Amino acid sequence: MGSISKHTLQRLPTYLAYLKSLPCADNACISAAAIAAALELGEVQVRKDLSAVGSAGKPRIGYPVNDLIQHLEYFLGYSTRNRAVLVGVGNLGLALLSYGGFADYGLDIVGAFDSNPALIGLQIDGRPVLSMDELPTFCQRENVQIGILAVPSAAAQPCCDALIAGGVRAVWNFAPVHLKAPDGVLIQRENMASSLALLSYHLKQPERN
Amino acid sequence: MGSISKHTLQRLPTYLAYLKSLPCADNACISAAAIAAALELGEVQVRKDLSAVGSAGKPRIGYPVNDLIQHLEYFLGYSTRNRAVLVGVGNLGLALLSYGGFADYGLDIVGAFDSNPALIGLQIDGRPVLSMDELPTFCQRENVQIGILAVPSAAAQPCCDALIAGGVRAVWNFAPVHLKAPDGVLIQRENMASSLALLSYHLKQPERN
DNA sequence: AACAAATAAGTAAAATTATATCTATAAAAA
DNA sequence: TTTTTATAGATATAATTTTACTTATTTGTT
Ligand SMILES: NC(=O)c1ccc[n+]([C@@H]2O[C@H](COP(=O)([O-])OP(=O)(O)OC[C@H]3O[C@@H](n4cnc5c(N)ncnc54)[C@H](O)[C@@H]3O)[C@@H](O)[C@H]2O)c1
Ligand SMILES: NC(=O)c1ccc[n+]([C@@H]2O[C@H](COP(=O)([O-])OP(=O)(O)OC[C@H]3O[C@@H](n4cnc5c(N)ncnc54)[C@H](O)[C@@H]3O)[C@@H](O)[C@H]2O)c1
Repeated sequence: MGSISKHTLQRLPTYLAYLKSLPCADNACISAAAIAAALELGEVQVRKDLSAVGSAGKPRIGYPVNDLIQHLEYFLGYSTRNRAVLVGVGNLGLALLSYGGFADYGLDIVGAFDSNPALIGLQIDGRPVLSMDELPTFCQRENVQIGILAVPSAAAQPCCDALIAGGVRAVWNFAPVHLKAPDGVLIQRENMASSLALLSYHLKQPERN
Repeated sequence: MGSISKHTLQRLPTYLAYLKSLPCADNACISAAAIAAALELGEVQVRKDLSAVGSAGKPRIGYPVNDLIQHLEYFLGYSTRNRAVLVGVGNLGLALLSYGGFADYGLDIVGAFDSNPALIGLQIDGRPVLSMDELPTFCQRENVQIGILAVPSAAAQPCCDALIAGGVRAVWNFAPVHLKAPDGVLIQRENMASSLALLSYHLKQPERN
């Protein structure tokens, strides 16, 4: 990563979502302490995170909410659109395709792909479901930078390779497998099994945490 | 957490999935180095993680694959069933309900809830969709320990409270909000916005990582 | 059968990274 | 002007990962 730490980066969307949920008086300000209390974080951590995105607060005043939102959105790239394709239009893939919220994060899913002939030719909220053969050329032509993988584990690596062949530089993988990719391509795994492990482990603990 | 670190705990399911994907000769063994290479981790880290679950390997031999799988499954509680309910049978909720894979992780979704009357009374793969009114009593009667939240952000906190009122001790939250819960209740957020932030940030970098 | 070489696990220490505490400074309000 | 309150920077603590080193076991060789 660049200069910002991964953990900080992962917290930023949470700040943003919280700020956006606030009743918005136009010139309202908020203190780092208030943000920290709402999100159950340390207030120093909040300040450090916010200073990393280039926001400065004023003593006794705090941070101007609207400025902060703009800074965060700019830093997270929500204003610059990222074009993505989805591979695997199954249960999960369909949910992701139908989800309107991604647009808020600057993510535009412009097409979907599946190996199942029954699905090919469908339109889902205006996005076409295409054959896997068309994937690399489509990605190149449409200038797609992000691939979203919602295929079974066994199909994940070949699909990932196809995305990379199409010029995709970042892959969001929902399948429970580790994928290999060349340097310069980021594989981000949405690891639900890890989340479940934490839940399950917590339940096994007698009465702690 | 107990004695094991959170990061270690999160890696364990990945080891398990990898080991299970291996062509299984019955008494086969695998070295920490081989696991590390496959998952692109440090080999010492693999050894430390595996020793944390109580597995011991033999020099020159490695770890017996089947034993390791059993150790991991036991440690992660995949053998002891966890009963869960889903709240919010929308796009995402339906995908989660329909997903067969959770059973492998010891998670049994035994019921679903929604505020939309049109959905109440449906059966999805044998699980009933019930009214929100019934949530607390259902959870208590059915001994539900885990709640899965797939409702809109605005509804998340009240739904979470209802789950906790029903005796749920761990909540898996897919809504992009921070939830508050009393001590002893774990809130695990599946933070897709964070994942997207990492992807988006990576794409903004000139040509690094 | 004994011994050396090779391989892999286990342990300890160092370095990195992340978080928390503390002090100083600056701005607003009394 | 003084007091209060909040940020910014420096320092300290804690957690995690990496590096280095030691120990143990098998395999091959004499
Ligand atoms: N559904 C969930 O809630 C959920 C949760 C966690 C993880 N996942 C993971 O997400 C992935 C998808 O899950 P799902 O429930 O949507 O599965 P699914 O079986 O419903 O959908 C998979 C889709 O991928 C398509 N597909 C299969 N092989 C393909 C290939 N080689 N190329 C292109 N498309 C192909 C299938 O036609 C199908 O449409 C799986 O890896 C699963 O483990 C799903
Ligand atoms: N769909 C996705 O791919 C996706 C991805 C990331 C995050 N999310 C998040 O997951 C949540 C659900 O997303 P979705 O796309 O399934 O939304 P959705 O609108 O399709 O489904 C929401 C469901 O919740 C129900 N609901 C609303 N208020 C409720 C209440 N007070 N009590 C009980 N049920 C209630 C609705 O009736 C509906 O069935 C949202 O918070 C969303 O931000 C979804």
